[in-house]
Amino acid sequence: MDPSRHSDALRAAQMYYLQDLTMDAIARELRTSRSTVSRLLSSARESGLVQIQIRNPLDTGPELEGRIRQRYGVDVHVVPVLETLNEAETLDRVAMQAARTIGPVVDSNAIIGVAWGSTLSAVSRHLTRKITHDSVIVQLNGAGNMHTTGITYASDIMRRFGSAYGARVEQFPVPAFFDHAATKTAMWNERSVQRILELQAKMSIAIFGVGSVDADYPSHVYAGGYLDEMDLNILATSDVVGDVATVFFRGDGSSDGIILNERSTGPALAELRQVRRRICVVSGVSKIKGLRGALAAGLATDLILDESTARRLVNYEGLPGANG
Amino acid sequence: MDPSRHSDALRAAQMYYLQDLTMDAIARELRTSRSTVSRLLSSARESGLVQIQIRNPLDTGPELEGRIRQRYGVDVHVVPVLETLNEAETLDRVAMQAARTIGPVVDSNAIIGVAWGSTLSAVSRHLTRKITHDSVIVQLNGAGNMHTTGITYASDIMRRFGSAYGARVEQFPVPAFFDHAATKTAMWNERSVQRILELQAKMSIAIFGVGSVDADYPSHVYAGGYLDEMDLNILATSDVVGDVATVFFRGDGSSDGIILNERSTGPALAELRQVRRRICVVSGVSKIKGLRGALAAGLATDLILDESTARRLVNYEGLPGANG
DNA sequence: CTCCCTCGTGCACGTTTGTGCATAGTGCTT
DNA sequence: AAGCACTATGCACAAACGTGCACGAGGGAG
Repeated sequence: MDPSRHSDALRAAQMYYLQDLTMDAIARELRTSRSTVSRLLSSARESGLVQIQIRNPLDTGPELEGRIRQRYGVDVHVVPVLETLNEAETLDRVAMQAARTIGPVVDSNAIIGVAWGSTLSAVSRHLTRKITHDSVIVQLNGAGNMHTTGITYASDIMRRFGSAYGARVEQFPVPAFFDHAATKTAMWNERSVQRILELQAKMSIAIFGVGSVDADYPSHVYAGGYLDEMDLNILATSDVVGDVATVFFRGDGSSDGIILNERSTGPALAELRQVRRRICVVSGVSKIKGLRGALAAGLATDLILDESTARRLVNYEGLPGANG
Repeated sequence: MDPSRHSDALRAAQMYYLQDLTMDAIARELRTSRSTVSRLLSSARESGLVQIQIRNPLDTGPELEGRIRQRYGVDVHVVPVLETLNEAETLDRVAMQAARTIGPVVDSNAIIGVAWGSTLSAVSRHLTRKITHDSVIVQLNGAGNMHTTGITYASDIMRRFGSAYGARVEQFPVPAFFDHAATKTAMWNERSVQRILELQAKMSIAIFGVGSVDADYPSHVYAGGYLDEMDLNILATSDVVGDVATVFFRGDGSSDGIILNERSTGPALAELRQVRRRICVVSGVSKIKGLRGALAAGLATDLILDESTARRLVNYEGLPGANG
């Protein structure tokens, strides 16, 4: 808005964060009140002018992170959260930290694939602004279901990403699952769809959560009316443990022969693995099964998860039957 | 020291800076007192675990920066400082901001050339720690003078850089100026000296101030007994406007035919220009002449200077005779 | 011209944070 | 085993900070 306000914010931020002056001293230099400086600073943080990041030296990080990193070959960020918090609070804190961890990764000219779901929705609400040029946010999988167009929920997530990074948003206006694989084949030949698929093929960053079949707090995919009873039965009787962007996989990371995937609109796992930076956000121990499958499938390069889940991941690994 | 303290500091930093919890809440989670958390956080900042940086969008930056950037092709950081502050306070604030601006630039495996002088001394006192591996700090020019070995002053600067970045320090144990150019030629063939010169040739970052012949607050070079009266006379009657690392140049950036340089131990300007990142720190309007010469010579890729000097640089450019 | 809306500002208050000091813990020396 | 030096901790107080509220300036709309 006011250009001088922006430049005041910059000056204030420099003086506060780089010169360790108090807000009071800054107020005197800028000839304004201390409260105004306080507000200038918070707007500077909010607008991404000030970036705070935490770099934990990889080699000295806590043991938990080290073990996960080594075992799965992912860059891991364990979010410290008390075990006593409920799932909603945990999700909120994981999401906030995820949002701020993602910030520094995003840059100009990036093509960022974003999935949807309760995890991504929470993340999108905590994004901090960062000015980039010519970035694109592209939706990873459709969000319509059998009963409604169901677009608003997913599109809110996309919109928040877009406005946080000043990026163009490309929605994927298809249902989450087609009823018939043939319809998908037909649609995939449409030019409007191909444009999205081409963008996805050029993604440099992908951000997603995981769905897990046994989550107490079930993913939208399993509860949102996207699948009918027969589909759910098929899932229950197969070895499927979870999904990423509505593409299902088994505990060993394989996905071949899962017929539901032929009707799904998310990127095939092999395609996803082509993306340079693949950020997976997970909150809540109930997602452990899906998470382990996703890691086995090598879907993530970066993993952000809460401490309890991280601990569970380490303790129960190698015990495929354990889940509680 | 205590490994659990470090990991507590990391947890605290994540919760404070990434999750916006209050120190009180963090204290409860870590089962300690709030004051301890406060201290953990300041140690996290101090040890470089938390990095705060300010990125001003290049295109929207204040007009002053834009003009300097465009005119001289350098990446410029104008430090906001009240004009009423005295030189010592200004230097302190410029130095603090310079130190923190340099931080993010330094990385593992870097070879960092460092000059010496009052500016660099101030900068070295404000460096924030950052853990790097296999970095080297190499002294750009000798610091001995005619009367003493004069090593301590320069070596303090070097040592501070070394310990801030966990880097090896390579001193350059020669005088600032040789009495006879022939001595320099001889020394330059010594293997001990050649080792330093080879390091300098491989520098990826160089950090230096500028000397200016008309500075009221004269650089060590001109006042520290490094030059005798005849030398000073030669400088006064030539067109020399300043120096970088005891190598002199004229207002147009040229340095050919300045005989004093044949006895100087700093890197020739052409060599310096080979370095990828050349960070010049300037505080005080009295250095304007030297600064303009250094910019004309293309010695810097990054310039950090106080606001008054920046303004002077813009207003008086194109008026070569003006200096007040 | 007047009304009304919006937005930025300063004030005042309650909250949050930094720090000097006394104390308790830890490891090393004799 | 006792003494010593050093460091981390918690307490309490002062300093610094965030924010609801009321006010006033600017800018359309009627």
